[in-house]
Amino acid sequence: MRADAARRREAIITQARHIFAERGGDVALEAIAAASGVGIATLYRNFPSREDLIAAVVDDMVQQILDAVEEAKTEAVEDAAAAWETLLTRLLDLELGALTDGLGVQARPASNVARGGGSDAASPLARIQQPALDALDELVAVLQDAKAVRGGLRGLDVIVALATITRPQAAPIREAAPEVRAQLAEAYLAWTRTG
Amino acid sequence: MRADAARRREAIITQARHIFAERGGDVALEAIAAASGVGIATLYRNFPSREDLIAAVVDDMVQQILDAVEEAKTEAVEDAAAAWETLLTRLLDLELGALTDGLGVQARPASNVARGGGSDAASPLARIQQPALDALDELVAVLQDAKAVRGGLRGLDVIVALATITRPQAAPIREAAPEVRAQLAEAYLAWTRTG
Amino acid sequence: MRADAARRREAIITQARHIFAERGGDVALEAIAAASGVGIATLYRNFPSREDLIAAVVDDMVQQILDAVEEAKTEAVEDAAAAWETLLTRLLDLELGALTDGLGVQARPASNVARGGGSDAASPLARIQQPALDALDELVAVLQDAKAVRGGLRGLDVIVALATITRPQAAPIREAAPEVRAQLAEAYLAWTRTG
Amino acid sequence: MRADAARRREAIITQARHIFAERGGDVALEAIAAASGVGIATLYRNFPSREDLIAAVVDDMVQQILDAVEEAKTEAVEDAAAAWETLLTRLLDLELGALTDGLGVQARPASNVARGGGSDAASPLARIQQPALDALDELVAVLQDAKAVRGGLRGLDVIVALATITRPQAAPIREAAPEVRAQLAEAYLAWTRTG
DNA sequence: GATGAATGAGCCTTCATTCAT
DNA sequence: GATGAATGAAGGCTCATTCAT
Repeated sequence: MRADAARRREAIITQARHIFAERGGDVALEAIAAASGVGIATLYRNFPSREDLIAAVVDDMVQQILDAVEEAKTEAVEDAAAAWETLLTRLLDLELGALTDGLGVQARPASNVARGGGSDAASPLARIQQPALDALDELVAVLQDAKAVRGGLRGLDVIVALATITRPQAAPIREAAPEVRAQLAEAYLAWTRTG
Repeated sequence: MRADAARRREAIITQARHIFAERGGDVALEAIAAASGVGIATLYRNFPSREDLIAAVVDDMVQQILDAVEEAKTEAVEDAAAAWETLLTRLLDLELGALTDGLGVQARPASNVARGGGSDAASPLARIQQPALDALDELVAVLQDAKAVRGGLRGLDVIVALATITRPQAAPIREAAPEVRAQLAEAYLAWTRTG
Repeated sequence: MRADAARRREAIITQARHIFAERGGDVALEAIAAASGVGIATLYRNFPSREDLIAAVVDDMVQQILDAVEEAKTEAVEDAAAAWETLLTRLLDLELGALTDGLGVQARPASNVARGGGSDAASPLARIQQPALDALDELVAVLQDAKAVRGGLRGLDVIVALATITRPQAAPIREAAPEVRAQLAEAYLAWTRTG
Repeated sequence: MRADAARRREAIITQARHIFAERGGDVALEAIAAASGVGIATLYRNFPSREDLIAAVVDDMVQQILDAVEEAKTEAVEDAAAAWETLLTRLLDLELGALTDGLGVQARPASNVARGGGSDAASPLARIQQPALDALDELVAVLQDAKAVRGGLRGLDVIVALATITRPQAAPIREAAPEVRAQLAEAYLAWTRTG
């Protein structure tokens, strides 16, 4: 039973990321519930509000970012330039853009007040910053020392840039110019190496 | 009152572009009406549906693209590389991203169906294509001959790329990483020149 | 909750017929929802559009027409003239006029278009025709043979005539001349017997 | 100029009756203005509110009823039965049903208050009563004495019955059973003669 | 625990009526 | 006087969220 519930929860998070990535951040939660094979009330049991779901998707993503950064750190010891390219490629595959819409939302102001929490330290954007951005900043610093990455680049810049590039597009645009995403990715990779 | 009305209409189009650029394509039309200093019904008198308003903004933008391309053509005679940079800079200022959401919408589906509706060329995206993309394609070809722009680049790619870069971001993201837009623009310009 | 919902759904249909009969076919759906003791969204969950609600009321009415015709067929074996009078009286009580406004609406135009939409037989009027008008035509034919009903009368004529007679009137008219409905009914009954 | 304005006013009244008869009582006033070839503001100059326009149409109709009654009185001297049939036929042609929707409206409550008028003596329905119903009652009494019309029939009943019969129907119904109006008229005429 | 149903708030759109030229 | 434009109020419909089984 416990395992069942956990699997269900994971399924919802996964479906949510896919659907956000495909249809943008304003999809009806009922669509996510349906795609996950559960009722809307079950989704709400797991994620009491829309923001909680977004936060969970972000957390999931943060973990994957951390994994990628960790791996890149190892690779950087041997070949800094290759490590950077591998990292960006992996981050691009995460479809960070799926959350570009959701990230803007101020998370749970009510709960914050209840907890007496800081002004907006718990926004989804901040949730990425705390664990993942620190690790990323650290890695970038290493690679900058190795001259593999241009100076003056923050980890947050990288995340936002990749999210911008992978942000979901309406179908007609995606279909009319499908190669643009790859072109922008290539351009960004090249740019981060120069300077 | 004719002059008054025309001025009001222009104001609505201008405000619509600004607000689309700031808050995305799904803002309440009432917000645009309020920002334009008119009642909601006045907006509807001028633009019977949301798509009509988007179409008007697109038309306006197309005209500005055409102007920019025209000017770039002149400049290209003297200095192809400078012309390309000037052009991209001007296009970036147009905030093409303001319409990224709107562009996905199929314009006037009812009429399309009435006409028997295959992939009728009247989508907002297509409306840009007809006049502006042709001009842009022509200019790109010239600059490619002059080795100022990489090969294999279509005008449509350029528009979509710039729209992606200038697409409206939720306020927290914009504020947290305000320099990313410029970085992506720089990266893209550099990339289009290589190859 | 299944049983609850079904009862609620029935209540909405019943209230809708009453309110259509009293206030015409263009009442606010919110009024029907309120009279049924539910919120507007509950009405919409059960009947996704105004036409779906009308269709449900029509279906309900068709069933009652079929019942009345069935009973009249039995009675006709013994006394054709009495059967006809009983039938008309029962049909008058159904307040067919409640749907005169709604019947004019083309049901689900979108789907019709999607299907390629000629004069697709799914209009509310046609929905009455298929089951109920056939039964009524059959009965009328029998009674015509028995000389209880005049020749040249179609079941559809009867339905439309009774709907015209029982059509909702604005309160001042209803109150100023309340006996007119009965007079018209009497006149129509007499007329259908002559000829 | 005066003649021009008067003609315009007449045109509006005539168009209003036709459009009410065809499309029911809830048409947009702008449609009537357009059909009359004037701007909406001109319609409002002539008829300060929707009810004023309805009242004008009613007044026009009352005059025609009076004319018909007057003529019937003359004919009744020679042949009471023929006079009655002629009268009903003429009244049917007036399309009294065009105003069935409008008649229910309480006319100008504000003005009534201003004039200190009786409770609702100025309702459109009452406006028919005062001049036309009196004349009609008088004629009916004469014909009843001549045994040409059944007893117990008020002029108001006749007007409401004919309005019910000639009330505008939605196009699909009208087209599906176009003969019903004539059938009901025939039935009503026959019924008024028996008794 | 899981589910489907219920709800209210919000945006879109139309129309009677008023205003400025 | 005649006109087109402006407006607010009202109804249609959707969706995040809550409730009862």
